[in-house]
Amino acid sequence: MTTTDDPAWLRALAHEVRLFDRSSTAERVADVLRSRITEGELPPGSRLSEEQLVSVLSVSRNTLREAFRLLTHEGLLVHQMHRGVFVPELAADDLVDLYRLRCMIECDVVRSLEGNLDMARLRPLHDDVAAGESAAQRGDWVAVGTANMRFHQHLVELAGSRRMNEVTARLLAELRLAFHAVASAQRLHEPYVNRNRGLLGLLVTGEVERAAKELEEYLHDSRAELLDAVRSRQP
Amino acid sequence: MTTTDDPAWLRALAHEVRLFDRSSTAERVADVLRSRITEGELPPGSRLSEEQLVSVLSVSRNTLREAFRLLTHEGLLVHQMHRGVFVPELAADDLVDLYRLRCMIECDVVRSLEGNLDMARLRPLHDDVAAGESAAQRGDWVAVGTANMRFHQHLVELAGSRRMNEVTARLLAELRLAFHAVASAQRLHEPYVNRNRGLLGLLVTGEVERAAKELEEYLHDSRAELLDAVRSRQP
DNA sequence: GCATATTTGTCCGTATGTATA
DNA sequence: CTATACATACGGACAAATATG
Repeated sequence: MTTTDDPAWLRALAHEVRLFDRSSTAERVADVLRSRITEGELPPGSRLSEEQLVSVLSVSRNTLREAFRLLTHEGLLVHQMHRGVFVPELAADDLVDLYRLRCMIECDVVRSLEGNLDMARLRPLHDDVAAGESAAQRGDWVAVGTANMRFHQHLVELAGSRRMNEVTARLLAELRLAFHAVASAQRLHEPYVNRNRGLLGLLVTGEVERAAKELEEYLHDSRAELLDAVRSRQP
Repeated sequence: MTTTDDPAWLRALAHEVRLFDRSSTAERVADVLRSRITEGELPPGSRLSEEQLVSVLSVSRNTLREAFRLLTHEGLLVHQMHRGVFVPELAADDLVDLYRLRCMIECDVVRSLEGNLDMARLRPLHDDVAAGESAAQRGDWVAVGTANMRFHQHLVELAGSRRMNEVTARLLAELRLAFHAVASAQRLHEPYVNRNRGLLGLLVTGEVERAAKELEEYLHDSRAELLDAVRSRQP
């Protein structure tokens, strides 16, 4: 029995799940759902029906539930007992919390680069900045947002700490949930294309303390922008 | 069919799982296994057999696997594809990584207390120090270790950041895995009873910068002790 | 407030594929 | 290489909680 209502975002799923064959089924399902969530096709607040997804993805309920758990641990789904899983709506509190950790981690990483920074390791950061500039030129503001996120992830990876990378990945994934509350993706992401370029310049010249200060301001401004959007979402 | 080999640590499980009835079955199972791991009854490196645990705990595979996932996310189990779950053995690298995050977080929290610290919120810290001293007097060094961990968890909670609390809980749980590599629990934990008391004193008098510096040394020493033990574990 | 339908939570049995002795 | 043990995944079933009328 096929489902009668078949929203656009559901249609493409079945193929994608079968496309990859690496790792476990649950992880593949999680990959697909993750991209749907971060790209905003599943807006915050929506419930993910087990029955519906099981039939669309052609996986068993147990497998789907394992995928749910994976995403719940990443903060991309919240689980309510006997009610199901939902895409969370970030509150202002959560934003403040997320930025507090981001600032702590990223500034700590930048300051730790003092003295021992191999320029070759900045390669991924250069690429991300370039990708952001290119996307901005063609007006693809979602791609600009993605490039920005990757820039910050790669920045943290300079520290070479596995757990910092993991925590950062989770923070940035959660943060993306708030992006969809902002009306204009351009206004949200455009200013940071140049600021990323500037930040990278300070790293190249080894001015880590100035970079850290700039980063603090950067995150403060970014936070203010998102807070405005989230607060004006619903009174 | 009951299992024929029945190690000591397995025998008490069945009752405990049925004892609590809050929350989901998977979480109860995870609670029981978590205590067994942190208390060292399941030494690092040991494999947790699905079949065996399913029969002992009288839960289904699905439920047990959900519990496994919870603990894997906490860092108390590692999952190898098609091989099962194991209690991880922390490498020296992991210890360095763990302490790097601990130091970053705890020092950041302490410095953030500048100016705005309500003395009443130090209550849990006082209790933990007292518990540590009491346990030390009666020579219960495992309890001293527990009190120390709780002290640091409560310290971080002063920041009021949900995600910092979660990350810290995970870090400390992982850290406990390394404790079992140390021969003498007394040598490992005793020095920090007094140092916790001293740290708390600096917070009471509001000397946050001195407290942060002391904390840095504290963690450095603690790290050195554990690194020695882990490195001399196997040549 | 109550009865019903829907959905989740848990468990079982089995088939298939993978790793290791 | 074969055999065994085990994890992965599926589908069905029933109980329990929630949502709906």
